[in-house]
Amino acid sequence: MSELGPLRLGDVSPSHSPTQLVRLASADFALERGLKTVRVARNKDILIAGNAYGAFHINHDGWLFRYKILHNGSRQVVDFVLPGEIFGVQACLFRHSLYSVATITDCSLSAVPIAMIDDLFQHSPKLSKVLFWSAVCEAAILGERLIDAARRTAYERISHLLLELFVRLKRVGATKDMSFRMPLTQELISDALGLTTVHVNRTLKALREDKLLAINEKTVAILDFEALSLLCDFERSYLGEDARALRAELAPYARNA
Amino acid sequence: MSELGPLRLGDVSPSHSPTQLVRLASADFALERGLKTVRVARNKDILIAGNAYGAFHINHDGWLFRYKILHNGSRQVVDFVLPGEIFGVQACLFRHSLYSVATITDCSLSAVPIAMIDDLFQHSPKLSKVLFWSAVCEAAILGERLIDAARRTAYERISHLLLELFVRLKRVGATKDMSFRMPLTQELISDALGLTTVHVNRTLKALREDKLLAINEKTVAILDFEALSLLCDFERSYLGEDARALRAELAPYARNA
DNA sequence: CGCCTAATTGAACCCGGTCAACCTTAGTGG
DNA sequence: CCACTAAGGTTGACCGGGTTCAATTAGGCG
Repeated sequence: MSELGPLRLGDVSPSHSPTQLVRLASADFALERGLKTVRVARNKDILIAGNAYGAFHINHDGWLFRYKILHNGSRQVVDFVLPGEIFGVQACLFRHSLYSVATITDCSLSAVPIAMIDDLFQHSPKLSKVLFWSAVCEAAILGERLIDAARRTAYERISHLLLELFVRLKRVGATKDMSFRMPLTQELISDALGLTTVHVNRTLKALREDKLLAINEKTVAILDFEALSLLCDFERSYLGEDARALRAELAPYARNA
Repeated sequence: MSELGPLRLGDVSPSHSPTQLVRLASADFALERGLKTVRVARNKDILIAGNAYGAFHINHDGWLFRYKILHNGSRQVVDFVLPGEIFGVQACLFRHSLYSVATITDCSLSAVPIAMIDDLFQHSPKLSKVLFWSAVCEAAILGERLIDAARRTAYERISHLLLELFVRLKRVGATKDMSFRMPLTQELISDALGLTTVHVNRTLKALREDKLLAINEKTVAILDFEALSLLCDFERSYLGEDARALRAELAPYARNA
């Protein structure tokens, strides 16, 4: 089990991220197949839009991002991949990957051959349910990011993104009190939220001046969670903390459940 | 089979919409359970955000939309539900539905008890795959709509939405040559794309004046598909026309495949 | 015919973009 | 150990796509 990364099955908190569950279930399912973990340096492309792939990936401990380059040259970051989450399922199912994925920090990754998936639905209803649940949650996160870009001001968008990252990281124990390490450049943030770096910079400054958060050396501290949540109507439910139909299957991976 | 709607299994075109496939596979799976089809008038709420539901729905022949009201009162339309597509899976899996769903036109709907899903993954690997594939595609569509809102101008956004609707409708045979009936108000369009009705109106006027499309009586005619596709870099691949891993399972529902 | 909803158009305004300069930090090589 | 460099962060001045507010016209339906 040690070769699967630093996080052990016993270390799982009760309300666990869906994609995290996939990781755990995959680990469970694939233990006897002996997946290898590889380290990848920061700033490397893992998947390239348009190519075909035969495996999806489990990200053990780094940050990555999914993105797409448009015809005018601008880059849209569709989502960030945090520690314990999976990525590249879409890239396997479509004939050509819709998005590229690149590392932000150093990462350790495991590749899970998609060939598994086809008979996986035959032999592991548990994992197939979890994969399904993960896809549904990913859609929910994208829906929320759509609302970000379409309906919220820059001030609200940035608040919302930072709260989301905080909650997602908290679930995997990657926060300390009300702060967390965020290896994102302002350029990545702007590309994710449909803003320019200049405006992200100004807005972060405003958020700091308003005493809503503090940023030092890539560490973000949430100073007023309440106020931030209100101003961008953040409700964590969309992050998929309460599965219902699949509860029976998810339970084995949650402590005290 | 007649009670399941106008579309028969034999009528399916080779490249079929994923959600459409769910509908067909569901029909297949649930035939012996005798689902009832009900007619619903236009402008009725079917699901309300925050409530709990125990069934997802198959939409046989109308238009609906998924939406959410923000704290400032504005409405974000997350997606449209076209004839032959399903909706409300999320509403079942989350403890509380994230979105509301309402009819735009009169619709005939069938409810599929979610109770099925739990053992469905046990007994129908085929349908579970198809459901999974549907969720992945929904995420892809949302990703594209995110790019709409974040990176494209109003002119490009509207072009992109109309092209997407055209392609999705063409697959279920709801187009005639290069035109289709679109029962959307300008308000719905603006709420979907993060614009105001005023600006949607002005932009549609510009698109008409540029001879890219024509609109008469709720009927949209694509006058220059090429030019429209180019200006908003529309590529239909994200609509999920080419499944790979699941091909074996999807094939039975496609003619000539 | 009258009511209500949707479409249309005009004018003023503003959030965020664009362009451009400067500063700060981390990494590199001599 | 420091000089050089490149990438990221910060700030100012100006501009423009899209919003806001408001008024008018056209359609759908009892």
